[in-house]
Parts: sequence; C-alpha cells; structure tokens
Amino acid sequence: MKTTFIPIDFSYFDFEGKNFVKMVGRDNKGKRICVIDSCPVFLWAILSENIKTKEVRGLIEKVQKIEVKGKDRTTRVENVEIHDKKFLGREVQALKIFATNYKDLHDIADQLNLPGIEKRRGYDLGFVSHYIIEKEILPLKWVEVEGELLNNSLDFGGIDGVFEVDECIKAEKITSSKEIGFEPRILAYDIETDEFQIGEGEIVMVSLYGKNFKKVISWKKLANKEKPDYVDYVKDESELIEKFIEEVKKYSPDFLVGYFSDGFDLPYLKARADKNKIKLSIGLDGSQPRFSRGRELTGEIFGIVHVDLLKFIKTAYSQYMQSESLSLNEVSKEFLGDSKKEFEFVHSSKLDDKGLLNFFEYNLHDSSLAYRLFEKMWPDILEFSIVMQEPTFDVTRNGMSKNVESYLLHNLKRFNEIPEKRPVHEEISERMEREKYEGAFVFEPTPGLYEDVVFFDFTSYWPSIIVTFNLSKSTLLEGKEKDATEIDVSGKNFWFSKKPGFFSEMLKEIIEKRTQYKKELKQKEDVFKKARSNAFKLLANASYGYQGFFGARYYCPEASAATTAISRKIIKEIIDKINSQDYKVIYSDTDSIAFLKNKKTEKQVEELLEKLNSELPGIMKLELEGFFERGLWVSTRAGNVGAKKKYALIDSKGKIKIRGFETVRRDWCDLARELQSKVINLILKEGNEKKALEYFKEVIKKLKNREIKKEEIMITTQIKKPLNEYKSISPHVIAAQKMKDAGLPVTIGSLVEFYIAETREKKKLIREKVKLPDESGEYNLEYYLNNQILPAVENIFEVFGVKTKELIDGKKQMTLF
DNA sequence: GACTGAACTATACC
DNA sequence: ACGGGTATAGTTCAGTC
Repeated sequence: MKTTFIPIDFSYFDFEGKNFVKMVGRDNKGKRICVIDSCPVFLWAILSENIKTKEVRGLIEKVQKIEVKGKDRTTRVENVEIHDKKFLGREVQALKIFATNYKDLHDIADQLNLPGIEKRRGYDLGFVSHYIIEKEILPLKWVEVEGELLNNSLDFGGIDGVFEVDECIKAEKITSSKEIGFEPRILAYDIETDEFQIGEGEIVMVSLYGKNFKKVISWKKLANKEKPDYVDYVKDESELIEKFIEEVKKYSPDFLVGYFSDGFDLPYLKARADKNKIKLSIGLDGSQPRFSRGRELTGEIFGIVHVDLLKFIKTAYSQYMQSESLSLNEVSKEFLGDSKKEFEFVHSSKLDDKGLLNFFEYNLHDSSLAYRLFEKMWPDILEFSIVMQEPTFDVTRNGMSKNVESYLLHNLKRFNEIPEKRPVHEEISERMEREKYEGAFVFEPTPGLYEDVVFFDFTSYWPSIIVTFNLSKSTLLEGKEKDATEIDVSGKNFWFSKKPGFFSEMLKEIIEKRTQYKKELKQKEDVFKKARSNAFKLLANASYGYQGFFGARYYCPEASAATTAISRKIIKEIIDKINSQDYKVIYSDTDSIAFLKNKKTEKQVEELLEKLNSELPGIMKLELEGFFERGLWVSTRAGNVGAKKKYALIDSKGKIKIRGFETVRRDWCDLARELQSKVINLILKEGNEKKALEYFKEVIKKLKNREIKKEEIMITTQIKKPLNEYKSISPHVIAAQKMKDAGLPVTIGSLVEFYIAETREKKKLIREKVKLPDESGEYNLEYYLNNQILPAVENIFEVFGVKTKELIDGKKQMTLF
C-alpha cells in the first residue's frame, strides 16, 4: 500500500536482534499511522595514515569475524567496506563496519582496539538520530511511504496488534513528498494537588484543554452548587487517573502539552498511579510514560509527543523576553496578554463551594494558557524540528549547544565527514578545569549626559569572525604552516588553516539563510518563515558558545580565544578610525560602538559607515543601530571611574532604552526601580536634573512618612543552590529558610520575596531583619533610604554635581528634630 | 566592637 | 553537564586594631 505521511513521534524497538524505528504520525486524511522502518547499522574505524594495502586486507578479514555475545542476543559484524572519508577535515581511509544492533556497536568498538585502527567513531548518536541521518527522513516533513500494511499480523511478533493507530505500515520505500501543511492535534493538561512534593498528596483534579474541548475531572464535589458543564465527577483519585487516560485516548492528541510538566504533572500522575496500584497506560501501545534518569526529569510517552513548554521557552525565547520569571503567569502575560486566574491555595479538605468552583476555573484556565502558548509557539517548535532535524520531543528539551551540535551532525554527510565522538567523563572534567580565556573588550566611559549619540553595531559579530577567519577544531593547526592565519591570543600564537572547514562553511550557510529569510520577510510576512529565520539566528548566536562549551563534540577553546582576540583587535581599530574622522567614541561593548555626532549630518555618518565596511575583512559587517538625542553614563559606586554596562538612551521619538541600571534588575525593590526609572526619564527628556530632583525629594518624604505600600518594598531574589550549600548566609537565604519552615516549596530556581523590617532590638546584620511578605511589621526606614533608594539615584545626580547623601541625612535630622 | 578587604552571591550586558 | 566572558553591586565573613 502507499500513503502520504508526516512523522511526529519517533522511537525504536528491537526484533530478532535488529533495530526498528517506529514513527507515529498522520496521513493526509488525518488518520493516525505508525510506520515501522529500519536502516543499516554501522560504525567507522579510521585507519592509520601509513597503513599498507596488504595490512588493510588482513584487518578487514579480522574485523569480519568479530562477534559479541550479549545476554539476550548475539551481534556480529555483517559486512565491512572501505571508504575515503574525512575526519576533522583530514582525508582518511576508514572501514565502514556494519553490525546487527546499534546498541551493541559500543561492544564492537571495544573489539576494534587493533593495530592499524587509529580511531573508532559514529556509534554514539542514538539509533533514532542515526536513522534520520541515514534515511534522510525529517521530523514533521511529509513523505510518501510504500509498504506492507500490518493488520494484526505476526510480523514483529504481533507488536502492531496493541498499537492504537488506524494503520500500521512496514515501510519498503520512503521518499520525500511535497509540503501539504499540517495542523497538529494539541491537548494541554494541568493537575492540582494537595502537596507540592511529587506524589506526597492526592491529585484533586486534572484539567484538559483542546480544540473545542475543555474538561476538568475531579473527585472533590460541590456540596450545594450545580456543577459546571465542563466538570466531570469521579469517585476517587484512582478513577480520576483512569478517566484522564480515557479522555486523552479519546481526544487522540499528537502533542500532549504541559507547563513544567516534566518536573511536576507527569511524574506526579505516575507516582499517584503507582500508589493506587493502577497503570498510567497512556502510550499508544498501552505503555506508561518513561522517565529519564538525568539531572532533570523528562517524561516520554509512546506515540504522543509530550511537550514541556517551560523547557522550550528557556532555550528559545528567554534571552529575548521582558518577563522577570518564567512562571506560567508571567510568560502568559507576555505572549498572550492573559494571566492565571486568582486563587489562594488551600487543602482540598478545607475548600467550600465557592472556593472549589474557583479552583475548577483556575485549573481549566491553566490548561487553556498552556494550549494557547503552544499554538503561539508552534511555528518555532516546527521549524526547530525541521532545521535541527531532530524529533520534536528532543528539540523542545535540548539547550542551544545541543541544537548546534544536532545541526552539525545532521549536515556532516555533505562534507563526507565522520562524526566526532562525545567527550567522555574524564575529558569533561578536564575541560571544566581549563583556565578562562580573555573575552570581549569593553570601553570605559566618562560619566556624563551626552547629546546626539550614534550607535553602530556588528551583525552577528562572533559568528562572522569564526567564518571569516575559519576558526574551529578541524582547522586549528598544530604549528605554523605556509597557508595559515596567525592569531595572537593574549601573547600566545595560534594558527588556523585558510582552507574553509565544515564548521565555518556550515555557519556561513546559517548566516546566509538567516539573511535571506529576513529579506524575504520584509517583502511578505509569514509566521513559519519568521520562525525559520529565528531558528537560524539562534543557531548562529550559539555557535561561539558551543566551541567553548565543555560538553561539545567539536570543543575548541583555541578557536573561542582566537574569536575574542580578533573581536578586540577589530573593534579597537574601528574606534580609532571613528575618532580620527572628527567624531568622539564614548562607549563600546563587545560588538557595539557609541560616539558623538559632533554636529555632522546623518548622511555623513552613513558615509563613514560605508567606508568602515569597505575596509572590513570577509563577511564582517557594521550596521547603524540608531541615532539618539541624549545618552546618560554614570560612575561606579566604588570609585570615580565610568561604569561599564550601564547606560540610558533616548531617541528622537522619545523612546527610552535602559541598560544595566537597577531599574532593569529584578533583585531591587519596585520603589527603587520605579524611582530610578522616573529619574532617568526626566533627565533624558528635560536635558537636566531639576525635575528629577524634585521627584526624588517627594519619594524621600513619602518613605519617611511611611506612605509607601508594602508591595513596593518587596525584594525578589532567586535561590540558585540547595540552602545548606550557601557559604554566606545572605538575606534571601534566610527568607527561603522561613518559607521552607512554613511548608512552602523552595527548590533551585525558586524566587523568594521578602522585605527588611524594623526590629525592636538593634540588629547589626540585614539578614536579621528579614520578613516574608505576609509577616506583619514596619519597613526599615534606614535600610530603604540608604540601601535602596539612595544607591539607585546617587550616581545619576552625581553627574550634575548634586550630593544626594546630604539630602537624605539633612532631612532625616530635621524630621528627628 | 568598629573597621576593612576578600569572598560569596545574584544579575545584568553582549 | 546540558553555550561563552565581562562587569556591577550588595551582604557576609574573617581578619585587624
């Protein structure tokens, strides 16, 4: 039979010692299909450079006889071929060694520790990735499948008999198909429980939200009020879990979506199913979710892609987001303009009818938010899967370095390259201990309020350096060669080949594709194209970090150090050139330069830009970031030098851009942040400090009169490690400990909120004055004056010669008097 | 007990 | 374990007098 098919979920199984991929997806009529396929399994043995033909023949004969006896199967070498390949850009001869089972390749490799074989590679990709590379079948890309319809046949020991799909096909031929669009079936879910610890308390209710579908399943019932339509009552928790499974099966989603569901909802469901002695048989073959043993839990369901949106948001969006936390509430506000429903948690036994009704709504709304977030992010999720060529389950969980690596591995074929291996544990520890290399250049500004500021910045600065100078593991030379680029890295020299390597070639393609899509987007908007452009942008940006990351296959700190060395050299040259053209550079950080326009016209500035660009090497390019009417730089708190990474700008439309100031830091209280923001605004708009100073005096007065609302003085700080590992017990650790004592969950990543209160006795340390938001108390006047609002504006007013400290002290004495 | 610099910690910038 | 280094700034800690 023949069908058009889109693969969504990827997994594999063994039958008679061989590996088979099972792909679950849809056909063009929306029917749910499972396609079973296989591919040759092999690894590479790279031969020594000087090996003789005769020796190769002997080696092949020896390798052909290798057999590995395992507990439940025997794997043997089935065939050996010799190929001309490349490894790290070097031409090599390599044996392609075919074997029975992918998981046994490691054992085969152990037997290949033979003279004449230099390296063994290509057996640590995972069978699914190996399959995708070999058969060139991409996740979420339509294909034409020809094969045998398995209809409860005995093939594969009757494995398809238990698959809850419309058709199961054993593939004979798979070819690519034209794109016909795909609308995924999405189901979001969320549970509410009596305890925060996994499995500790009962699951009170679970909500489901899909297309024209909403449901809350609960064993807790309203006593007197009528139940809403979307609520289904069940007898107890055990029935709740069974009903949940039933509803998921009935809805038949491609994607089951949660928020922090890898870490909470799914493991909680599993734990409670275990406790109730029932099976959480949610997989399409009746299997239970499988949880990885890694540092962080991940829950995988056969046939349904379980997506934890929190993880994807962390890697794909967080660096560009305004939200100060990644809570469902904040993220929903930013992406959907909607927030969670208000609800104060109480134990289910203490819920009255009104509370329970709210709880139903709250629970359903959370699922609705997750559903809509998925819809919003679907173009990015889809394009990430297609660009990285990895299953959606993985790309939604991997970090950017893993994504860079996926892209590399899936494109090596075009370069005839054998993949490098993953670093082993010892290598990783060694790499982690390496000395840091010197990074970017930051210009020390002179504090002041400047008029007419121009900003230039480089487009994809570091990636463009890597490409232009060919900086990578495969192009790093051992010593000086004739056709090499010599790079002085803080007094030490490195040489890189001028012949382009696959890393910089691929990165060049990534940058070019990004530029091309961006150009096309200007002509016509398209959410999917935008998502693809974004995926390439993120890949390019992560490529520099990748080479310096200890877990990378293509780890190359020399390339990273060379990249930053070149970046420092070039930006300093540009600064000199701009200064020599009768402009004055006032600031620079990594890839951006700010300078005074000096009464010149915008056209003259653009000509300057053009000239600078004509002198830049390779694909490097400088861009005009913008013209600004005013810019403010301040000094550091400690000394009288200009502070780096702290400035504020205003453009001709009155739009203000603030960098680094306390205003943009979440670990300062709102009072200080809003005061500072207002002061910066007034100064930039007015061009002087007068109105700002008046405003500051008002705030001091209000604070002293205790007219400030409590929520404005709350300080929020993140817990970054287990509480007992803190060497220095700072206020936020005390706050966290207090929360823990009150039975609230505090884990790594938790944000704790507290304020500094007045104390009866005189206490020396700030941490002794910490109180949680719901603890009664007066805010500590001295602390908020001297440690919050004064530091927030002191350096700003200092630019104008105003001594704010005297302002606070003077007033204080007066009020005391 | 006051003072001081180093260490620790969180968060921003690019 | 799940990109990198540069930088500011607060609070505690440990040493001195």
